[in-house]
Amino acid sequence: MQTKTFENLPDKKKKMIIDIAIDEFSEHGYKNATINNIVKRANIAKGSIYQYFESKEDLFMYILELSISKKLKYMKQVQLNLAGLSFFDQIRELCVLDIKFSRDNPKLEKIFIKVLLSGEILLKTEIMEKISFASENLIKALLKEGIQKREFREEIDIDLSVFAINSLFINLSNKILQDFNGDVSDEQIMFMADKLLDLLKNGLSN
Amino acid sequence: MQTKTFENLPDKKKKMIIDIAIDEFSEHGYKNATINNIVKRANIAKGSIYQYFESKEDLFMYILELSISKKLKYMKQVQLNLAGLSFFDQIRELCVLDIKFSRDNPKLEKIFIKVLLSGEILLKTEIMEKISFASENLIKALLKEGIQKREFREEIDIDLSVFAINSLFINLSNKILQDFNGDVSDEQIMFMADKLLDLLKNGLSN
DNA sequence: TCAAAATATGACTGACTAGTCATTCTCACT
DNA sequence: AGTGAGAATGACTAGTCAGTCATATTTTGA
Repeated sequence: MQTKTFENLPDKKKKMIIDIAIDEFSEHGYKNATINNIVKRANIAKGSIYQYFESKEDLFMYILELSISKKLKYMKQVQLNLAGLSFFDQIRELCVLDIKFSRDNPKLEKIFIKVLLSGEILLKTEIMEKISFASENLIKALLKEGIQKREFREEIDIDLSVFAINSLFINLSNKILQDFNGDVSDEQIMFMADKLLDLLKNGLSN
Repeated sequence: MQTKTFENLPDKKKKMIIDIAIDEFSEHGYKNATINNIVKRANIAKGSIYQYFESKEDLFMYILELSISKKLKYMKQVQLNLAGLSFFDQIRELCVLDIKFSRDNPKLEKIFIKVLLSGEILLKTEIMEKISFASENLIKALLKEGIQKREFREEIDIDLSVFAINSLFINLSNKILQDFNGDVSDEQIMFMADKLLDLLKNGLSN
């Protein structure tokens, strides 16, 4: 837990430290990021960071929770707009939002990806599961709704479909992050989401 | 490059060192793996490993190239069997093989994944591109062939389709690696590949 | 104005790292 | 048995790291 001392800091200084920590962790991941780099870049004494946080792990968890709650908040904004739409339109909305988030918060997305695939965080993985399950569970709920409304073929497998949709979202976000480096318009994003949705909906065969 | 001294080692000792290095790198990735751990586990002096390899990076590249050539060899065995099959049957073969490789070589797969997503390897990335492009290019070639044979709808997007297929393969292999921990039969693999192929072929909608 | 509390500091510690090298060992060949 | 080349060794160097703590500075409240 961050200390009272940190909470009492002027907002500007607090934000600076948070931003620099995000930079460092998103570039190097948890283990290879260093407190030395952070304090040097922030122009504060090494001892100070230990007045603000118990440990490197504590600082990282603070940043991680901050990032997760930002993403969850971001994703929640749509959940309301989904009512009434068909499954495929709902999924398109989700896809677009996912990509936009990673475009607008590339550093946070990098942190997520590093945590998810490095496995280096023996740290509280529950926190990370929160965000991956949130996405999976939402897709699953929408899918089940779609089944009841008979929007799909009979044969489809729920779990595999959820897995496929989720994988494609994450990978597409990540690919766009790498290929376009943030320089991608809303129109381009919608165009790509449309194509992906077409594939999911109709498949490849004629 | 590994030294002549290493090449001269008895096969058993060579294999032991390779296996232990694979263990260490697959568990910790390149940067967080340590030479100290490797020599301790292998019960050899620290100086010895530097008689065998120029540096930690050199040892890692040796292991990485070994792993890549093993996978390429493995994947090549099918390419011959693909002739004559329809696109979807070809892709099913590929999918099954991909999953089988990661089941039978989980440590190598872990090394690949860590290299691909850590970005920590400023090292010769060309080598790694070899393996990811190999897979993408093969899928693309098969897809183009399928287009000529008019196996698909007119509207499909080649690059997006290649991306989607490739993502799904990698993610499914990885998921199975995590969920089943190697304890998955050929029948189960074929069952899952079938379901994935059905989704890719026919899509979700009715 | 002054003392006490809160905050900031950076030299330091101990643990770890990759890599070195003078020395010792091993063994094939004479 | 003696020699010399190849191989093995582990204490050592120089560097990095997270984390500490005695000291110094700043802020607060009376």
